[in-house]
Amino acid sequence: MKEQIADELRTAILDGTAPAGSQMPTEPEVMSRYGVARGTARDALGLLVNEGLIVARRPHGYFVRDRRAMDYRPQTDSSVLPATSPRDTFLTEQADRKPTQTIDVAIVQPAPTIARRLQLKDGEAAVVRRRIRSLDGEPYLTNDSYYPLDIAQGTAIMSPEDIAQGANRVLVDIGFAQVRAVDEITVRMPTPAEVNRLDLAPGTPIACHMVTGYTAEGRPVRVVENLLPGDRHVIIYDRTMIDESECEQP
Amino acid sequence: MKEQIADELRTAILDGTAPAGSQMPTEPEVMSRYGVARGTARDALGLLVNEGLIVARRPHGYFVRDRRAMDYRPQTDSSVLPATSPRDTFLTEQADRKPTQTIDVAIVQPAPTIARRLQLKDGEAAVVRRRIRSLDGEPYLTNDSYYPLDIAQGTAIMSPEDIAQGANRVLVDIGFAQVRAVDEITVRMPTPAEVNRLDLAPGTPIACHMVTGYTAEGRPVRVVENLLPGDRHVIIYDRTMIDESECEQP
DNA sequence: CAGTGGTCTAGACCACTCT
DNA sequence: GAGTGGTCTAGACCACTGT
Repeated sequence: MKEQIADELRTAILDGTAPAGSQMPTEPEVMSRYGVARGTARDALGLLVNEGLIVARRPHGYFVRDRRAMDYRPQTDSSVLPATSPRDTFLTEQADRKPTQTIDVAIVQPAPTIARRLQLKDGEAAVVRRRIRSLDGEPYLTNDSYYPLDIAQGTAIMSPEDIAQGANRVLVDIGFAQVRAVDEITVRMPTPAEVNRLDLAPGTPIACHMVTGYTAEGRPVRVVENLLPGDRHVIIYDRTMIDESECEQP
Repeated sequence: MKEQIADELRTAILDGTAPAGSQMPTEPEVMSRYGVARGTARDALGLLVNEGLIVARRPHGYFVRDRRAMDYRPQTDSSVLPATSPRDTFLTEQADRKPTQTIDVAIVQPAPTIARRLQLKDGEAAVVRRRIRSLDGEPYLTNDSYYPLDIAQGTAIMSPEDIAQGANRVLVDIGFAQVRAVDEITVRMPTPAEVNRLDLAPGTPIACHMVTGYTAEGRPVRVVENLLPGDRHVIIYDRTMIDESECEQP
């Protein structure tokens, strides 16, 4: 039964009958319309919540979420040049939204996923610059950069302010220029801590974009962990084609 | 209460106390251990299911899922060359797993997301080659390629068999060589149809990787929609660095 | 105040699978 | 047969918000 209810509502959402922002039936309405108990009505609506299709806005009811991330946004002609790296683009036009960011710096024992990429020995510490970027107060990206403590110690990296020329410039100046980077993009559900930090609605997955930078000697000197809410980003990559079969098998 | 129960179990999973494959308490065990009703015990475990951390295997119980997608896999030295496109890598070593694929071809009215990219007029049809790729019978990727009907009509693209030289070769031969492609990667929860097709566990998000190919004249002649289960893929991108600040802001 | 969703209880029946 | 999770019912109290 709950599947049947969810199917009907989901169809209305996906075929446009219930556009983004429109209201779903309330729980009591579902109960009487389908003759089910409240638990069942909640289960049905809960399915759609976990699929990221609707959101509960108490005490108003359930509403269809905006899923612009799945819509097509044509490329401008100025972006025909092949990109040298993926580009994450925020969906809403940034022109009329006020960008802000918070930065804090700490010395930490990084999580294993970070420590392995930095090739830290057991218990070795790292410096992390944690950033949250927001548009009109809504977080749209966290950007945490980790550096081995012995490298970052005493540099501008340790100061919790924006580094005008970029942290990579600082690394160059102290002899740790990066010549290679490995990007890894994974997709998963957020932890509760990440839900808090990014103010995520239930049913919102995230992309985790890790960049590991290496010096010419092959030493990893920097790991960047970007967390991108799935409902607020499209990663775009524009390229001219070298081998005509390269997009056959991704 | 359910949050408290979920917190304890989640901590055990994330800090390694409960490794992948280990069993979680059953619902009756949670009830007696925390003195709650069954509904609350289910709600607590359900949170972890929706976070993709555990999976219910009836009639055995709940078990910790394998989250290898988040683990580091070092790059081999042979991959130091800059990539010209993102690479999706399947996690498990493919050497000892048998790859299979199913193909079917159909003439359809594609979904709006596809039709817009192909610049189809209202009601115009397209040819779709739908592929499911599996390893040892477990689907790990769907790969659907859409072509305007007037282009694909009567070519090898219409035949539901593997095209040895690749479909792009066919397009070249009939005068529709692609010179540019736009990749778009979005992250979202799957629809029930996608859950079926990819045999996804609850709480598994997917990456949708769309590639739109254009001819020199700027006509889109092909749209590829790859669906990648979040628990079975890491997208890796290895590059030499041109601008030292380019990975600062993703 | 009324109405919303969030949480919790206490029961019930079911399909399934392993022993 | 025993035990598992999946589903559903019928009730209760709560915090919050808008009128």
